[in-house]
Amino acid sequence: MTRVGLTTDRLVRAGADLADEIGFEQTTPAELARRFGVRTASLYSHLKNAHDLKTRIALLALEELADQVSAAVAGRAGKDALTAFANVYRDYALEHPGRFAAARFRLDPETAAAGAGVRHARMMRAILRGYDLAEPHQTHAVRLLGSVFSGYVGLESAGGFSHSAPDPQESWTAILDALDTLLRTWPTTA
Amino acid sequence: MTRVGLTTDRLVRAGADLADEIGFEQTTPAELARRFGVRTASLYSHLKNAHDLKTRIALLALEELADQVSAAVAGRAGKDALTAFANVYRDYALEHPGRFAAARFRLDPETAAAGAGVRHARMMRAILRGYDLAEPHQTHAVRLLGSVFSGYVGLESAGGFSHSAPDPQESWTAILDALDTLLRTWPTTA
DNA sequence: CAGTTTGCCTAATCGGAGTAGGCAAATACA
DNA sequence: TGTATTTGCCTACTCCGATTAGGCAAACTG
Repeated sequence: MTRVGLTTDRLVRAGADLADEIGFEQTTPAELARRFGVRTASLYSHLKNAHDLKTRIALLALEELADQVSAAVAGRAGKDALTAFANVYRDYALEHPGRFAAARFRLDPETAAAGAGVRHARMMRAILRGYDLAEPHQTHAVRLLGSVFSGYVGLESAGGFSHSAPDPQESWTAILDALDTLLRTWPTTA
Repeated sequence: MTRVGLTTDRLVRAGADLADEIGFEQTTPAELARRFGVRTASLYSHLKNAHDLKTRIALLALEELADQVSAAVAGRAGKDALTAFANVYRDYALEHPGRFAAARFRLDPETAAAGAGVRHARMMRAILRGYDLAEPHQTHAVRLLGSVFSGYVGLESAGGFSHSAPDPQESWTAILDALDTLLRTWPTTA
């Protein structure tokens, strides 16, 4: 009985892969143990419980996504930065559906505050620097962008746009154009 | 042992209430049976299985939401209609978090096609009649609006805007203004 | 009011989550 | 290098939810 070499880290990374393959909901200690060829009970020295596993996968996904966004946005500004951010976000979701679902897993406030969610918010604001929006408009715009990205990608990966023309890619491009226009002419008087 | 009078319909409605109280994820046959004071096994003559329960709650929620949107939008046009649609959607989600989560439950294509999702799409397009957008711009706009509504409300009810000024209501109003502006000046060349 | 339907039951299996305690492999250390 | 300690994974268990099979009695049907 050679040891498999489980660590919290390996389990979480394998869990993220598993989520991409079979779905985040289905990513359970039992399934993960099966993947490693060990008994379920063996995971519990590395993970507190099933919720802990999901939380850790969520934090991993948020971190990965923040890294990719950060890299894509570096050195860009204005619409260029907006598009880069949006595309990384969408591509990540399409390539890693399980991780993306994990990133939307509801974390308790302290965990969320300690995770990479904060980086996401900061990067979003960085993008808006190119659009000259004063508060509170900037916050409104941050929330709008967050909603559109999360909403569009959520609907798309849930199959909301399948079986209907035009291609989701086309709408995505058009929507980014529209958002750019909107941010440049944001109605500050309302 | 008097009979409780279970029916599929009563179970589904109670399941929807249960979802609002304890969350859609936690809405299980076992919990529902407890609520009715019967054994879990007794549900299985009215429901196929746990997935069937969730599907039915989802369809109920979609129907309710479509009814409310339909009533609110009737007789309105343009920004008025847009705001009415959006507010009904958001209010429903905030008042009925479990039902709203159910409405986002992934249905298999045939079930979805038979459900009220189609009404939602039709109503969204009806609203856009006030904005004079030709295809494919109309579809892009439908997708944008769907993304914003679903995204904003999803983030808000997931606690994404808590502990941060300004009030989500304020952002919501500002975003609806911005969307109205955007729809009236949609970039058709891009 | 007999006969049939059927609603809810008991009893059972299966599988996942989680805990307690054991044994052996890896490591530390002389 | 041999011994002591740590610790990784195991067995064995409990608890609970999902689901099926079959029974009994309440409620309809005539």
